[in-house]
Amino acid sequence: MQELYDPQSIETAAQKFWNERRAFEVTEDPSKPKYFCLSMLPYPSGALHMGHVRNYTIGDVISRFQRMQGKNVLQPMAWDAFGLPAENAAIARKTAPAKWTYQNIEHMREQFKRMGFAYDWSREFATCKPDYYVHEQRMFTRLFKKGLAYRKNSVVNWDPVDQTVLANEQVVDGRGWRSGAVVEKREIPQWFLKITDYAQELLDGLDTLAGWPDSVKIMQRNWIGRSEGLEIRFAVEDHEALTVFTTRPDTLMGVTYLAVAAEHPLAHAVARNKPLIAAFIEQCRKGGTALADIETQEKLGIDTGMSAIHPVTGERVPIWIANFVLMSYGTGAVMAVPAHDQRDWEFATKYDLFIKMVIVSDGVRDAIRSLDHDAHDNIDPMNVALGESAAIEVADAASEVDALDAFEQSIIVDGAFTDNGWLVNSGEYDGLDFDGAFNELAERFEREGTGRRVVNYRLRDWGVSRQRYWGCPIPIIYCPACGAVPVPEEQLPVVLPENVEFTGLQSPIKADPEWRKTTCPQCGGAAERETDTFDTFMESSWYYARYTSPGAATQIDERANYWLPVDQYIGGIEHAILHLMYFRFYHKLLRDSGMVNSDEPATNLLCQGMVVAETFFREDDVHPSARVWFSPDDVKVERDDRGRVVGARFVGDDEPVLLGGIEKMAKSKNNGVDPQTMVDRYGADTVRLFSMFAAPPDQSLEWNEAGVEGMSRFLKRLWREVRAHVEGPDHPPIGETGESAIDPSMLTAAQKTLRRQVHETIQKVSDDYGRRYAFNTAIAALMELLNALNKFADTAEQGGSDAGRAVRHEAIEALVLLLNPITPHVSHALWQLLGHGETLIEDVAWPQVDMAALTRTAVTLAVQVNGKLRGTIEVAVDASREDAERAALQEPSVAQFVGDQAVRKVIVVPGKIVNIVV
RNA sequence: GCCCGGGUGGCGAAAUUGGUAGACGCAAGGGACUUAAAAUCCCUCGACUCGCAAGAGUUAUCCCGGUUCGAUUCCGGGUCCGGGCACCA
Repeated sequence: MQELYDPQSIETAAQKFWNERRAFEVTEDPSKPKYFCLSMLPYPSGALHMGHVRNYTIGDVISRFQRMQGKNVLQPMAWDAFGLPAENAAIARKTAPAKWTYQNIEHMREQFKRMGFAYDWSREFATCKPDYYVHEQRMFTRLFKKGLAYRKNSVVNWDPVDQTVLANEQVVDGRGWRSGAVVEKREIPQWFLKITDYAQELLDGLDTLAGWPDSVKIMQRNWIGRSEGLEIRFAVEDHEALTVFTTRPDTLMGVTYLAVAAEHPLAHAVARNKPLIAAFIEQCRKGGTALADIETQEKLGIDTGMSAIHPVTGERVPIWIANFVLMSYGTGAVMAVPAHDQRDWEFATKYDLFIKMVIVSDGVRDAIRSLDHDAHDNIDPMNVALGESAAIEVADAASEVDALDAFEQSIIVDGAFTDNGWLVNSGEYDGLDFDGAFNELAERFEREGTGRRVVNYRLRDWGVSRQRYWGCPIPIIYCPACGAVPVPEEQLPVVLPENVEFTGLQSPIKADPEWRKTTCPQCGGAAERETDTFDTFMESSWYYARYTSPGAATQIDERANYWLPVDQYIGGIEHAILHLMYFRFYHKLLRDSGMVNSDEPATNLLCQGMVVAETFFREDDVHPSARVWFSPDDVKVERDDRGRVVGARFVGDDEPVLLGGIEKMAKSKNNGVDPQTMVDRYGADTVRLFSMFAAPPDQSLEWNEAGVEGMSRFLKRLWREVRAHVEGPDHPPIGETGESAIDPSMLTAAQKTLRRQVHETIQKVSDDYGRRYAFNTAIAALMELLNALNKFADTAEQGGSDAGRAVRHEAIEALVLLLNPITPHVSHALWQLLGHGETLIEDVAWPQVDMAALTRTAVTLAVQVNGKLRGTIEVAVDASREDAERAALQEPSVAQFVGDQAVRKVIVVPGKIVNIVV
């Protein structure tokens, strides 16, 4: 038996034990409730980083806890192996992306094992292997046949110097990262999956996901962006009609211009003989494709010189081209109502376009109605969105016309009035509200055939084509005669060659005419393969299902319905929208192919926060704006005598470095802490314990090595406590039947107090693990229990009593079991030390709360006078309100504050507080 | 720009349903043990004021306002920091 806690030998032994017994390999077992605990699979970037450690420790804690609840727990791991970083590494290291990827996987697998994660490694796979992606290719060809996969033109970032498509990540300040050339937008044909066919179901499904964070559901709901509105056709002079989509048809009479996207056919038509307009469209082609780029650009536009005819008034309104109108949403054309839309207002103000008010607020309407009466008294300024002065001006108006003028003036000066309200200046529609106007206009246009009710979604179809090498080939053949033809299933997979030269500019399969060359499956003529590859979100959208069916010849088999849906999914919040939307979409595709019988892939979702650390830097002597970043490992922090950080020094030269603030761990700031170093120094249990203790899982976690040392101290104290206990004499069991058993009611007060704390801790920790996911407070409670155990005084002059030793034993076993999900190695070793032999602790029953041990006789109440704490009282647990009130008023410190003032009211919250109001 | 989070001692945090703000840990200060160091153990620890002291009082959860007997918690407005924005994964 080791005298001191030695994590390295304990952890090696525990891992060997698990490995030899294949302790975490599972099969379908109908006799037990199943539990599928899934952590987002990692990209094999080279080595484990702290973000991984955190993510996978959370998953492992939940998995081990659930197993101790008697569940059949599946916790798998795999590799999201395709992606851009492999191509970048290939350029930098002059090696093939495949080779680099496989080396990383080997290394990271060993690191995972060293962390002690309870994975079923028999189910491992890498998504870059043909036996994985073949299923994805088959699914795609089936979707093609169903019409759910289609090809259309779409915009990409184009580097005009390197003659290549760039990812958004490769565009830095509007320029190509390698060439430095200004990036342009270019339209090329690409493949899409019709996720929009599932928009309504993806929206409705959110209501069934009670176990998902509200923030994620709200983000997804906004992303899907369902809106009801009208499509309205505006006749155009000398051109075909223009259809706009609007969610505010009630403002139709306020339309003073139309605006179309630069990519709109009408824009192209006008550009043909107007060089200025062509130049404007050309200008819009520059700049990034990311929405954030587009929306932060200055709002620019140009008049086409054409006019549209207003469908109700028959007035002519100008048509503009504007850079903020998106071709991909609605119809690519909007009706502009500057009085009631802030963006239209800004555009109209900038280009001096008319602003016509057609909606008034409740307050203005009321003011107008009461013009004959005392207007001032009847108007509620708060009701007028534009503020008090405008309201009073309206209220002061002598006539309706004056009142409306005043309101219109305030709009023109202050900005659009965007609330719903009441129609004015709208002819026959005057006096209607939003719903009334919507319905009457919808009926009118449907009758006239010039418009219709439409539900629009902001969600766009999923573009799955990437012009890159290291991805799954899209299984399509282009035949000059037959067009795009899917590769027949029996010819799949289309294999990506792995042993290639990679220069970085051109994809090896695009560059290789031999790879491209094939015959058309339909006509047998000469044809070419698609050389684009899939978005890597394709692989990560269905990997969870593949875990359930290792070795299946089909994508998944009947085992999937045993395991699915996932009971707990864990991953970073940065995946809240894209990955988690595609994941839900793909599950519905699997369902509609008859492969699974559930509607959603995961019932519970936990999004963990980032891992952050302090940054340290010096300004470069030559280029003062450039910063040289120092690793936290090479820096010594200096504090004043109150413990405040006042500076830091680089250990290399003992000269000062500057503090750069807390940032996400990243190579660029050199503030990453290598988990391997930490494991070597402190052991995996300590690293796991710290990453669960330092913050709740959904908040960012600040890495701090002193804190890690604190966790190490805790485990050392635990080790000593258990060792001292097992070296003591034997003791009878507690609370069990039998002659030698100890009757809990015969315990001393100190023994009862400790025992109550043990069972309160079991109750709290179980709730923290199972319901709250508050692992940090669970650990705090376990620390408190160890502190109590340490202070536990038990007739020391006799070397402790039998009953005391029994209580101590119960406490220690509870501690070891409750800690096991977080620190499984040390728990494994201590459990053996406690005489349980070579058992797998995960199969030992979770400790049960003895409700009898929780009972208290007295309770402390806080006493407030006028809401301020003035003292505390001890009362019996079953004390009545009157008793509590009496006791509170008698408490001297309270009486002093009450004095001879009259008691107006006394609030008694049983078990908590008494508040005396005087 | 849009959507979503977050802001509490010197620091990470806790307060679970509106009820004693700061549990637990780190750092810091003081002490014990030791030839010494490490390790370990004990004590103190939001700020301010009064008091020799025991103690007492005031104040404090980003800012402004509201609801309430009572607000870190609920509501309105602001501010700063972070995540996402469709080709990073």
